[in-house]
This record gives sequence, C-alpha cells and structure tokens, in this order.
Amino acid sequence: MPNDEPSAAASPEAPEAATPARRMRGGPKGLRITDVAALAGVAPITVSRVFNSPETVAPETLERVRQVVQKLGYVPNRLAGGLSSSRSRLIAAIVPTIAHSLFSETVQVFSETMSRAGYQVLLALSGYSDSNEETLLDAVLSRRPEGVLLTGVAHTESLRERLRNVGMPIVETWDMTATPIDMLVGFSHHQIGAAVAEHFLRRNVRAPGLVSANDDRALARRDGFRERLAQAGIREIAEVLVAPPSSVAVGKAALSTLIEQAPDLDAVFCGSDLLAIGVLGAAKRMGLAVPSQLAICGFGDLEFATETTPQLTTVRVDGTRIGLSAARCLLDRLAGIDKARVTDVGFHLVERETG
Amino acid sequence: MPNDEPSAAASPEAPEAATPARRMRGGPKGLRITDVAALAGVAPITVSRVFNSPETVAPETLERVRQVVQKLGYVPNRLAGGLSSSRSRLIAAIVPTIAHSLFSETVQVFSETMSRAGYQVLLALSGYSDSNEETLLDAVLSRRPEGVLLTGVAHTESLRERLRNVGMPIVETWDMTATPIDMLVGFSHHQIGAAVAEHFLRRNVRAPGLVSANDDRALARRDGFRERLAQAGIREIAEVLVAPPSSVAVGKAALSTLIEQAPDLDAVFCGSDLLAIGVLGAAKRMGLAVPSQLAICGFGDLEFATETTPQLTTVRVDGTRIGLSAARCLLDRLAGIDKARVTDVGFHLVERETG
DNA sequence: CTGAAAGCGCTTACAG
DNA sequence: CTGAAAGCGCTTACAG
Repeated sequence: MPNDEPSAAASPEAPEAATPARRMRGGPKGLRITDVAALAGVAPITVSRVFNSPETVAPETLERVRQVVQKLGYVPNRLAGGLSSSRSRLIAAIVPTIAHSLFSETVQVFSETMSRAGYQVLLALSGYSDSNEETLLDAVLSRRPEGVLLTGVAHTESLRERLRNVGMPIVETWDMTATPIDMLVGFSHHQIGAAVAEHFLRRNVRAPGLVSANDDRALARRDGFRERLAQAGIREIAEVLVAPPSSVAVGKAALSTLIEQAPDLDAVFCGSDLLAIGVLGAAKRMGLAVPSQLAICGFGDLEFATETTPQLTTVRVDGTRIGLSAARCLLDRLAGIDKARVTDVGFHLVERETG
Repeated sequence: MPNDEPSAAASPEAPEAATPARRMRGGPKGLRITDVAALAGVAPITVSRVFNSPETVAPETLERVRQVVQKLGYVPNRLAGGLSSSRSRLIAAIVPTIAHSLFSETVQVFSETMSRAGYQVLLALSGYSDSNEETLLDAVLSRRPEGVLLTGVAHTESLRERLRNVGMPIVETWDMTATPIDMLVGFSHHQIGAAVAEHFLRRNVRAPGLVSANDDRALARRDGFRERLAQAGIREIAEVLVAPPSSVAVGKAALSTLIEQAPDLDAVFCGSDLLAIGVLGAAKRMGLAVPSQLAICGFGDLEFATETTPQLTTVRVDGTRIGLSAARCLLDRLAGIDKARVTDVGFHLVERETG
C-alpha cells in the first residue's frame, strides 16, 4: 500500500502539535520530494540527485532512496523541476497535420529520437492556415521548450524575429531557404516542380495541368513547375487549387475541371498522392490511358502508391530522414556542438511504367 | 524593439543601489510577470488575472496591461503557472505509433479538440512493446497532465492500479474491456475477427489463413477469427505472425509462407491494409484471382485502399471519431460533468467486388 | 476591482 | 558525498 501519508512523527523537525499558520493551497496533492527524503532519512537535495545525477550519490544512499521511491511510487514533478532548473526537457514540434501525411513520419522519428535522449515532445498542430500562428507559438513558448521543430519556412517576419530572439535551438523543416531562422532540414519545393516539369517534357507533354492544395509549399512546387514549362514555351497551364485536406475524391472531381480548362490535357501534376489516385480513377472512368494519354505525377510516395498504382509517377521525399536529422540538429546544439545550418535532403522522382 | 530591459527606476520598490544578497541562479532568463507589472504600474497578480480571468479586471487596466505585454513580448511561464495552480493544462496521448497508421487520425482530432479547449498535448509513443511502459508512464506523469489518452487496454495490473490511483481522468481507446481503468472509447477486436470469419464463411471459404502483427489487439482479432471458424468446423488455420511495423513487402512475403502451411489456401485475413495490399500483389503474381480464388480482407480502411484495390474487403474503424470522443470524455470530466464510462464505436466490414 | 504575503515542489549555488 | 538556504515565476487565499 503505497498511499500511507508520511506521518508527522517521522519528520524530525516536526514543531508543535498544530500545523503552523500556513495557508492551505488546495488539499494534499500527492507525494513530494520531501516525503521521500524524510522516509529515506536524507535531505531533499539528495533525492533530487538520485534522479538527476545518480553518479554523485553514494551507492548505499542511492539504493536506499530508490527503494523508498519504489515503495511510495513517487514521480518527480517536472513542472517544479523545470521551473527551478530552467531545463524543461521539452521539445515542441509544430506541424500542419499528422493525419494522412508524411509529416506523421517525421514527427514519429523525431519523437522517438528525442525520447531516447530524455526529452518529451509537445505536439502543436498548426493546420494549414497561419492566421493564428502567433497564438500557437505563444502557447508553445509558454512551456519553455528547449528546442522547436517548425514545418516550412513561410512565417511572418515578426514571427521570425521573435523566434530568433528567444535564443533556443530551432529547426525549420520540409522546405528550403537561404535565410533560416536558425537551422534547417528540408528540400526545395521549387526544384521539385521544375523536376516534374522536366519529366513531363521528356514525355513530350503539350498541355500539362496541375491540381494541388493552395498552401505555401504546394505553390512553390507550382511555381517551379510553371517556370520550367515556360522555358520550353508552354505557358498555358490548367490549374485547380483546392483547400486542404486533399483527398481521392477531390482529385477525382478535379480532372473534369482541368479538362474544361484544357480539352487536350495530357498530363497532371498533383499536389499529393491521394489527389493523383483520384485523378487516375477519374481518368480510367473517362477511358483515358495512363500514362500514354494522360501522364500523372503525385507527391509524397505513400507506400501503397508504389504498389497499387504503377501507372503513376511520384516524387519521393524522405520524411523519416527529416525527422531524424532535425532531432540530431537540436540535440547537437543542446549538447553545445555547433551544427551545419542547412541540410538539403533532396527528393527523388520515382518513374514507373512508361506506358 | 521589445528587448529593452525594464529599468530599475521604473520599479517603485527599488531598494538600495546594490542588489541585495541574492544568490544568482543562472543569468537573466527573460521576462517575468513582475517586469510587466512594474511597467504597467500594477501588482503581478493583476497581470496574472489579465491572462487567466480577464473578466475580473477593469477594462482600462486590462488594456494597459495588454499593451505592455504586447510591447515587451511577454509570454507567461506555464511551468511556474502550472506548479502554482496545479493546473498544467497538459493532456498526454500515449499511442504505439503515429506513422502509417490510423492512430495518427485519432491523435490529430484529439489534439485539435484539446487545443481548442485550451490544453496542449504531450505526445508519447509507446512502440508496440510494453517492456518500458512503466518508464514511459513515469515520464508522462512527471509532467502532471490533467488527463491521459491511452491506446489499448492491455496493461499490467500494477500499471492499471497506479493509473487508478493518480485520480486523473483517463480514456483508454482502440479496444474494449468490461473493466476499464476509467473511461473507454473503442471497439472489440475479438468481434472484428469473428465478423471477418463470418464474411469468409459466407463465401464458402475452406482454408483461411491469417497474417498479422503479434500485438495484443491483433491477437484478439485472431482469436475472434479462430473461434468463429472453429464453430463452423474449421480448425486448421495457416498463420503468420510478424513484428511491427507491417508493410506491403511483409505482406507479399507472407503469402508464400501461408501457402506452404496450407496449399489449398483460399482466404487471408490481414492485420492491416498494407499487409493486404502485399498479399494481393503476391496473389496476382502467382496468378491467383482475387477474391474468387483467394479472398483477402484487410484492416484499417486507408482511403487509398477503397479506391485502388476494389478486390479487397476491409474492416473500417473510425479513428477520427475515437479521437473526438476521447477528447470529449476528458473535457467533460475536467468540467465536472460525469460521463458514460464505455463507448463502443463499433466497426464496419467494407465488402467490395464479389468477383 | 486590486494587492501583499505565502506557497507550489523542485534545483542552484555554496559550504562543508 | 551530503545538506541548509534561497530562489525559480507564477497563483492561491485572503483582505480590503
């Protein structure tokens, strides 16, 4: 039974019988370090050392304190510990979403790595709107994390300024910029767009279209796509921008809209693999051969896509590597090691059947 | 420029010239509530009220304090606030993984809902092993969350006992039990297994097999599957258990192993849709017609599966609803509203082409 | 509507 | 290797 209250008698410095004039702040709130200390016959600071620097405690003392901890079921209060030491042992991860997306891989690996290093992860979902990004950041910073993972680089300048000033390690991810706030692990969406354009051009595409979400990174891909096509003299590009989250159904609906814009449409660059699958489905229903009559390129390389839709080309990005690399950046910095500021993990165009 | 230090002169109670005999604990650590209070000409408690109960502050005072907060860029320290008030405003979510899984939907919606209610989510990934579940729980409890979402119900009795004793709202999810720790939102894996067995029996399957991960919930599905088949006189069931994470490749490899065990294999129940896609791919390669020669049932209903693999049957579970419902359970409890202890969200067998 | 004092449960910075 | 005192930055519980 680990729930016996430490009796007043066990406390050597117990004063008179009555409790002193101490205003109660709520009832008893669970075990404190002093409870463990009293039972183990040591000072609170020694119990603290058992948790935070056991190598500085004598073996017998260590053992005795640990037994008491075990018996009582004591769990240190890290709110108090963090406040006192200015080490929250918390890392924040701010991502748009973790549902149906490669971000979930990044967060997964990031979290595992941080966890192994003794940190815990505060998850903050920003959605795709950055209207309330300031509010979200305030909420995150109020926890005093020791580091922050951000998704993307498109923040307002006031935000970037604030983040630079908080003086904690920050990794931006999933994008590329010459002027990161601090560190960056990502790739160029603009380059991806250009690479897909080139892929289409190699296939002698004449009337390419695009369907994607209208977030910053998707738009950067679009711009790269358009620019490369413009170099080849193709300037008329059918385009459907949709609000996130994208889905198979949205992709399906998009194809007819694109064809209305460009009746001779012969290629579609999709903002995600789900959209690509939708476009593929609609193409089949219309009797269009893929990729010979209609080339389709997705983005993200969900594993299933590789397997079930060999007609699709897609752009593979290694979300796992981003998460791992971002975690290492932060951990190195926290360990006082200086780190390369920008890491480009690149991307890979996965071509399938050529039809 | 929000980085001017509040001058000592602005502080009315500034004592002598020299700082008193106060041991420094680290350098200056950023803005404190007293900095805002001094500049706004109010007591710290008033600044506190501006954040925590603005309706109790006079409009002009409110405005003045907010201006100072804005100007200084002050962000309250919630480690301190949480310690002082015993309200951490933190909720923990403990899930096996968020990569490639329906859990990510649950966490997504759970997190969004909690966020809207003013809580932040601490993400703890347990993996599929529960060897270190105690350690993980200690780490979580050390943050003094106000509620916990757990995945599954298969915890050691000592763990269940500890959780019951911490006295905070707890929701178990993604499983079903008659004796939850506190609240539960889930469904019966055993029933799912039985339902899939019945589906196969309706198709006059004779030699069903199973490939799945060997975690608790997958094994519960297996047991339901076997029991229902046993009732129909089918007791020989080819079985491949694999370590998580499951993947398309693992599914592919599994089919030949199953066929070695049962050469006349005519149905496979897969522990996930990725496995099912792998089995489907392998079946095609072997020239087996799906589902006429080999019926395949997955689990999870990833959106793509519905679209790209109409030959597959799958079991749909609403991870989104679980997340939302779990969040509401916790929020209601935190608001003092008593809540139904167990919610069965059920599942849905999605049959496709009968081929 | 506002504030002075005390306390939340730890750890730092010394000191021995 | 161990400990007494002070402090981390807030909020509670009063009091006015």
